[in-house]
Amino acid sequence: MPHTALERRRARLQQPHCQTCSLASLCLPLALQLEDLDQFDAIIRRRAPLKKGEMLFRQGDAFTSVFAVRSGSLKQVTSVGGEEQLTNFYLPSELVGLDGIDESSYPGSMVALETTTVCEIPFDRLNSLAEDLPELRLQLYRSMSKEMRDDRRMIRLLSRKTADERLASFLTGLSERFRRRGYSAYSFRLSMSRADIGNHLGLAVETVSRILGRFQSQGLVAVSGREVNILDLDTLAQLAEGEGCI
Amino acid sequence: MPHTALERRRARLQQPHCQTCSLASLCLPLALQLEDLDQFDAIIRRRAPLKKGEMLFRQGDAFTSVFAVRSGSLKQVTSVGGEEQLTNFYLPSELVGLDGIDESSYPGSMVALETTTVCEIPFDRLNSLAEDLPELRLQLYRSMSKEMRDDRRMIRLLSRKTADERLASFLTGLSERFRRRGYSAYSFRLSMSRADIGNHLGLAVETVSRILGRFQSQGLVAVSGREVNILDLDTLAQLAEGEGCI
DNA sequence: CGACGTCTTGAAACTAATCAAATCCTGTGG
DNA sequence: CCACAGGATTTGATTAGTTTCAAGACGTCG
Repeated sequence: MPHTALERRRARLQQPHCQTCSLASLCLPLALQLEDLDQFDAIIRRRAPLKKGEMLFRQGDAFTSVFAVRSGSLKQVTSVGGEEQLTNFYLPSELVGLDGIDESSYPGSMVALETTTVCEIPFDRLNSLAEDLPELRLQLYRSMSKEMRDDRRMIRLLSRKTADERLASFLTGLSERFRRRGYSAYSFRLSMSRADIGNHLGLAVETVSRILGRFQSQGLVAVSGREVNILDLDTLAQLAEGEGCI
Repeated sequence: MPHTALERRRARLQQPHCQTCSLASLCLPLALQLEDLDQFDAIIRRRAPLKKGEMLFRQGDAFTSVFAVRSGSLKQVTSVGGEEQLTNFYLPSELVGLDGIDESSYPGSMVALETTTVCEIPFDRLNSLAEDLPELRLQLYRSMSKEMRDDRRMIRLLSRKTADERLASFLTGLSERFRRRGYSAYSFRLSMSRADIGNHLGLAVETVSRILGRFQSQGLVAVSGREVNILDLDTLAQLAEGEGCI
């Protein structure tokens, strides 16, 4: 327990708050006024960081909260009949757990891909706050709607795209998400293994590896382990949209 | 304009209302009390039935409303770069248009597969009503959450299942949806073409046709044109879950 | 330094797509 | 009511893209 004013201030500064969070403009409180932000911030529970491989929640756990990613990254893994399906990756500012509302349990486990911190937002409190704050309610709808859109994009990818197009999509998608979060769109580190990528894109590990190799020999990217440099984003984006044959 | 009391009453009875709708227990007003139901009913706009092939809305149209299917069925078609992707089919009591909230435009066209009637629910009015009716708000979250879950199931289907498993999944899924709506789980008519099914499942038309034929010769179903009789739901369900090889 | 997990590469096998053509419906007009 | 046109569906043969199996290279963490 801090005793002096200085110590209290220091503790307060260390304790993260939406008001000082660099992701606030991308996150759920996006549309809130400063005075509403305080209310929102008050319901957030901070969590100890998750280590690589640790789970935020397990498939089937009772749904109690949604979570905003602060740093690091997560994968959602749904296990059905022994097989595991990786349905999504989540980066900072993204909201996870929303698909648990319907059946009041989480439909998949959420696993940290690296050291990861999250803000926990108890859903009942979020819901009552949403009653009073129309902007928050709308933003919550938007988050869900956006996730539905992303899922549809994924469905299109899986049902129509070739392996090359899938990998190109994956890389350009990540690039865009990093860019929007203020990181380089051209140079980043993959926090997930080739196996994770393959699982997510519906491809065998070997195929992922081969195609990444091919992209490299075509001068589209430079890959070294998990470090990625995108050399020709335009061509990659064309490929991703199935315009490789024009 | 009706003149007599009798005519007015007749008109009122013909005009559909949530209070008398047989789908109310599956639809958005699911959780509402009778007095709240009136409020909800008041914001609904009835629509002239759509004929087969007509569109409820087009891809890119401004998002204004969500719609509940009353009778018939719809398909959602997203067109990207000339190619069309059929992302979902919708049956009575299901809610369509929710994925338009995020970018305030519909991400795909909604096309009637047969003569179809819908209830239009203007979103701004739904949203303000949801402010006052916690049950409605929760049901709205649930609808979206459920759609996310369904999309994830679809992702799993496309990324891990063989053509046989996909068809089996499709048939058992339809069967279950019909059952829950009070229709036969074993005998129904497909409102969509083989091409639609193929597009939805990420398969070529020929593959759909072939596998349906194979299922028939295996005694799993009896198919005649678009009429389907499910003869062995258990085996079909096992197949759908990838347990065909046990 | 060595062991284990991750990643890459090669060859063979298989699934489903594509191409091609016949047959079956469905709605329409004579 | 029947014939016909056009689309929808089925069936067959071939081909292409990915997976699977197998094995070796790389990296990294004790």
